[in-house]
Amino acid sequence: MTKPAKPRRAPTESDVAKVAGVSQSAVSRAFTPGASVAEDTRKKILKAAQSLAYQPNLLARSMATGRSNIIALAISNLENPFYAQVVKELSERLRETGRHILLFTTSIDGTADPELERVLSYQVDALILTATTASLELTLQCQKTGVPIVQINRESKLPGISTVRGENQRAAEQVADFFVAAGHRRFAFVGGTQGSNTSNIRQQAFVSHLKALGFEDVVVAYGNYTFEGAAAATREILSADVPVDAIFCASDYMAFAALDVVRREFSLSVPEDISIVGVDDVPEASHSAYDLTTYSQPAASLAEEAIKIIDSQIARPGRRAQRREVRGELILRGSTRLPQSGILTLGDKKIWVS
Amino acid sequence: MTKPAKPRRAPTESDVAKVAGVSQSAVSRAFTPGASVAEDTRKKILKAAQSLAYQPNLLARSMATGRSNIIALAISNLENPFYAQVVKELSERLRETGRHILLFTTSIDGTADPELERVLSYQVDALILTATTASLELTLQCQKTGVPIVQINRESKLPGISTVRGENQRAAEQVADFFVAAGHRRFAFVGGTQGSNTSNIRQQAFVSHLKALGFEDVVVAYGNYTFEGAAAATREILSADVPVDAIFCASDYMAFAALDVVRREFSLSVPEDISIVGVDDVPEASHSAYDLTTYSQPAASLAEEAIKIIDSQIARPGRRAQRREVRGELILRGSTRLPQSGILTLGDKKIWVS
DNA sequence: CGTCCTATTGCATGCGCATGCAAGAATGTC
DNA sequence: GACATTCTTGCATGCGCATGCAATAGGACG
Repeated sequence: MTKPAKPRRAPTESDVAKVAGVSQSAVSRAFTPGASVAEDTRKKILKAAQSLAYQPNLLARSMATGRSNIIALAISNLENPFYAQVVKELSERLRETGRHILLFTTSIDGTADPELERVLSYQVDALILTATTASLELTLQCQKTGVPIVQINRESKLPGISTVRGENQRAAEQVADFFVAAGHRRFAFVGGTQGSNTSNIRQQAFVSHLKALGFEDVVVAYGNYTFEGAAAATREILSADVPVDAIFCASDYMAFAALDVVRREFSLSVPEDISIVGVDDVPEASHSAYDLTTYSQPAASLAEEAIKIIDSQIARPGRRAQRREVRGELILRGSTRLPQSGILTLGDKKIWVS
Repeated sequence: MTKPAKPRRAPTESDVAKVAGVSQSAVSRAFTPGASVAEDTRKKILKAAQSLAYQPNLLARSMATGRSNIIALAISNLENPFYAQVVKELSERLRETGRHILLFTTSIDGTADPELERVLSYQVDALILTATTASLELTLQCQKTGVPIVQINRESKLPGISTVRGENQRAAEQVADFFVAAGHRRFAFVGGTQGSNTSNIRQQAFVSHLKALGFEDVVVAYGNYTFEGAAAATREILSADVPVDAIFCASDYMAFAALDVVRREFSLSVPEDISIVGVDDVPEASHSAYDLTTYSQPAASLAEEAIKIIDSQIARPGRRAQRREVRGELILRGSTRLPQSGILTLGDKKIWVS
């Protein structure tokens, strides 16, 4: 019964105009909010459009207006549920203003895909890079053409690139404080990619804060933000001479890998033998299988701020890049020991353990 | 130092033409594979283009050619890592042929978003629906305009819609066989949404196959393909009078929720007290925290087949819809008991337990 | 050297829509 | 009722690129 209907051309404004007995421009105006059309004609036109199942050709509109309502989204790490969540939030929020996402997946190692440099061919209104860093070429091109770029969770030394991120420094320091308060003595850090400044900032803050507290050597390994990589990093850490009893991972996703390795391969108990903390607070972190203590990084807020920045840049082109930090908090779960007793101060939060 | 460069217009073919001393059409041809241009002029043009950092305007090209190289991808369940994986596979494969994804996230309950009906405005070359079902209107419109639709993991009664899916029936039957062989007696099924025929097929095959094996009542509850929903469904199942000892979940993601509830809220041991099986074989299923037995559904193959169908439909418009099934297999892990002894036949695979 | 063929190039046009401009219609004012 | 003012509407044009067609150039051949 599948009748292979001959692909008819989609109806255009001219078709609608003919049916409604008006000019093409009248039809255009009928679909342009705020344009000057008499209520009667508008109704007539809409009816005609309805009868033809007319849909405006958004590409043609983009050509004419110079605005595509397409936002390019480049993402490197979709398998990490955190970023899947970010994508979802972005998509839903952008839709509210009639915009859509042109998706680019890039390799995880952070070097911007050359493919990405062709993104401007699509005349996108803005660029959101999630867990990726823009190349210099791309940045220059965007600057030249006035297309705003905002990076989520990746800083950039390049001017003109806006940034939204979680509280990297504060997160690392609080985790360090918490570890120390709980009586841990040997620390490790599982970083993302070496090129990721997000990871680097966390690492540096973690290490130097611990140093300030009197703990010198922190074992560091890199998990490349992948599950397998983090598993390998954890093995490396646990195989070292120093017996580590607290691991801070630069993402929940990597912390899951650490938990797996610690439990299965090294038969250690969490949190009795070793505590593990992640960053992000993905939904899975609260699942009892992981029950991971983590410093949260609300995806919804990241998405929201990113879009706010874009909108402000679109509204006032040439505006300087913005950097925003989204608040998170340390969420205590079962993957960490608690301090034996006393009051633990974590930022503006006090935890009383007795 | 952020110099707010005045947004210059991006260079066009005419600009390039002027620099190269040729006509605009020559430039166009230089960028059209197979067009008639002398090698010398082409080089001259490419050089000029390079010097201007010229990028073809893909929207204009789409207007002129009637082909946008944009594929619309609608997805309802990005938080499920399985679909995140599908998206990634699709994205990477499409990129190889210079196409990109326009992303639509839809609500999870399966009713096609009305928003989706506007997708054709973008003149997309095809539509891929993942874990969503196309509405009648959308289907008709696509048929009329000759835009192919392929649904991944969701059947459709509507003609003209192609489908790619895993082995739903076979999966359910093998799981049933396996459960019975392992000595289970009381079965439950955690479905997705009631409207999802994928889930329905699995349910029906599971129930009727068990019936054929002599087991009449299977407890059924719906988890809506969400984690929380599946957790609630599991609670419902475990709170019923019949003590269930084997649960088949319509997705790994829901199986994770079931595992959590079973272990934490009901303090049952897996697989000693109860066995749990999922479908998909997402990466997480192999993590030791879950170690989930599951029937696999290779995301890469689903993506590949979907694209093949699209390409064939684009090549020969009006071709009838296709339905393809991608092979999977039962992957045994720690969330299920094994049969006490004997040889277990699962499809073409034999497992010898002694 | 003339003729014919082919490879290359430019011209003109169209894709579907938005929009400045001017003409015409409708309304208001005195 | 004459005129000014505000609304509507259509016309013409352009957005950037692809492409049919005609014109030209360059060879090949006899």
